[in-house]
Amino acid sequence: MAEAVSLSFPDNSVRDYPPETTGADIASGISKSLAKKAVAYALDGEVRDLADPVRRSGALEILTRDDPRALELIRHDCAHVLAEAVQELWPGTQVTIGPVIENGFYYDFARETPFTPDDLPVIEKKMAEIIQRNKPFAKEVWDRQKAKDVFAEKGEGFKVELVDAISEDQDVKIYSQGEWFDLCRGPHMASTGQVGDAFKLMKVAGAYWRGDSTRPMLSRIYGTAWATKDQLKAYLHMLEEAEKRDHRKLGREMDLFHFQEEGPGVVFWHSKGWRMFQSLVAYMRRRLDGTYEEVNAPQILDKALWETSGHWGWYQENMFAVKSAHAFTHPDDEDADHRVFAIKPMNCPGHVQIFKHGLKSYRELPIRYAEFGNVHRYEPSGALHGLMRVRGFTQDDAHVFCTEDQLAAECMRINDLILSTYADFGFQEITVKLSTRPEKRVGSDENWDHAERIMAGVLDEIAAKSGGRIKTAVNPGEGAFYGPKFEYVLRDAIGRDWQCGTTQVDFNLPERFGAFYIDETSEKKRPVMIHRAICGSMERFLGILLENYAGHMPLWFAPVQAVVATITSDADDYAREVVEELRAAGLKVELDLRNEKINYKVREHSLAKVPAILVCGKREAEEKTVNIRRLGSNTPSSKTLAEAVAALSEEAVAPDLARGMSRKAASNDA
RNA sequence: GCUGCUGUAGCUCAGUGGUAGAGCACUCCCUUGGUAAGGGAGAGGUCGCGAGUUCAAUCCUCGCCAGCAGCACCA
Repeated sequence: MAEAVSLSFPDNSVRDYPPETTGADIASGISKSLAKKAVAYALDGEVRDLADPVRRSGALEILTRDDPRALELIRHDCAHVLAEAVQELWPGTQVTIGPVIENGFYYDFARETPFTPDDLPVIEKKMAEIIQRNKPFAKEVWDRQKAKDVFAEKGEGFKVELVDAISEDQDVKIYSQGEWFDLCRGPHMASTGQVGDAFKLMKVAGAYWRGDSTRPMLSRIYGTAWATKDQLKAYLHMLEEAEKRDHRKLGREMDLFHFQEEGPGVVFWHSKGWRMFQSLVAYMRRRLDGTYEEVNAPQILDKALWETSGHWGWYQENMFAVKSAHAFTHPDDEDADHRVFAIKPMNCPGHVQIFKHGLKSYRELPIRYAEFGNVHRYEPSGALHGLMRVRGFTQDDAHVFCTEDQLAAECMRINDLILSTYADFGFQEITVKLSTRPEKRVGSDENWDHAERIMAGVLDEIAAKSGGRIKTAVNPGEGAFYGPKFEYVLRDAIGRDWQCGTTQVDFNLPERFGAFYIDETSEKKRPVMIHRAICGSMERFLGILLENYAGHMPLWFAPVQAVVATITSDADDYAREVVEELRAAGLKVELDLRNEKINYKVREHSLAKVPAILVCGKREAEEKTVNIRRLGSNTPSSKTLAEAVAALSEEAVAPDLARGMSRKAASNDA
């Protein structure tokens, strides 16, 4: 027979309870008000139903709605309420799964006609009704076969499949809320009333059953739920703010780039956007630091070359191919040139050709070829998304040809470069993921074993070297078709993660192309190849930067660093002089002499996110000063022209150059 | 690619089975104004493309294209 349990509480008190005491019993034993507010309990941190008996000793906490751990319960319960509401409104709709996700939950339904946004308020109303009914959540453990029979009889085929997926050592648990019940592993709160009213259905979407694009598409409803109305409001407000920093919106407002129908997924860079692009390229080029050789390989190459590389076989659905226009318009003309060329989706095969041109000695290794390579990939239409996912983009790509002995050191060297680059753009939270062999792949298992072993070692070293600051993880089966890879994921200012950099070890491509170097004993040896990118795609990286900074680019990166704006035309000549001085100092400056009020000019340039507005009126012209208004501040400051030029040009130095300057200064001092 | 929604002036968006409207932007005129919109006038649209229904289609139907959200895929 079960023995009494001894429980310790957050206030450090310890009490004994008879066997089979439930969380609810304990709560009501403590106080009436706690019993009323309790939604669940945690035993040694594990959250459980209030109605669950406490069967072992440990640290016990009664959770109320305000506990952060209750949030997950609120959301999960809300998903159940949603499912009941939908089935009550539209009987015959099948329920499938409804998990908690970041900031909310969703529930996937199977039905003939998908939901429309108009359905959401109707469902919300029904949900409020169910919450009002305040039915207790009750758990039962069912016999596996009974569960399958019951769901089968209800026409819930997906649930039957889910029951089958529960492993034999697990109970099949059913949670009911009044008449309605669902298969669920729990835990849940005490009753539907505890869900509260701080929830909102957000959107409808299609989603594949079990995330598999070969299986049926279900109708998903996304919702968000919080402990209080204020939290819900804050979340909705946060979403609005995030929308304001959408790079597509900023691109329009700041006149950086556009897209149009004739070019799905390819960017029209306007002058200011292209300036930013060029700043990024210039920065990355400086960081090549003389240790890479920059090269440039052709945009189109014979299909045969891509067959050799394996791309034609493994990557075909993502590739564009071209032939002469004449061959297109005259497919039957035997005299026409019908050769098929692929537009490069990757730079690696080109770089192997450059490596192969001429004999290479072991003395030359590692050879590092860098290219700001413009690649095209035929991305699925639904994947396109502003600058973040395009069909034509520029990679800050490089391929390192080295010996196996050099491999680990090269990976670390790349790691250091990647991390310092991200730091220069203010990204500190980085995760490095090791992606291992995918199902669709080229190369022998021995090669994969080998490469993965080396990379696992490097991953540990990366973590150790950063002193735990860099998080690491493993992504099984997510590697490229030719080799395992490190993915560098950075977190931006509003907490979103972006995969940018990548380091991929490749034993296959050198072999496929028969690349070799001559070793110490005059033998031909196969080099190992490392693919690496830091920004990944320059386009995407710029999109990330725009959103990270909400368009407020740091001075060194801003396409227009300052605007000199006059108050009246009396100051025109002086304003021209100011612009000249700033330009002489290398600053990107524009002049606004328009016949408009200063309010108007300030507003317009502020909306265009110009970092500094230099206002010049009669006073400034007489005193040879400028009045500087920095973006985001409404308290301008007056400086002499010389001071302003010095301050702005110092701030406009790129971080890598600033490092160089401070090193130089330090060595001069010494 | 899949599911749903959307496509009207440079931008944001109204609107109607009888071929269109606002605000901002643009051009011109007045205004020389001290830190987020001074006033007036004017110009600007094959209502995404193609078929169909209809006396008549921007509006209804179908197909295509593109965009948005999610899924799948991914730098």
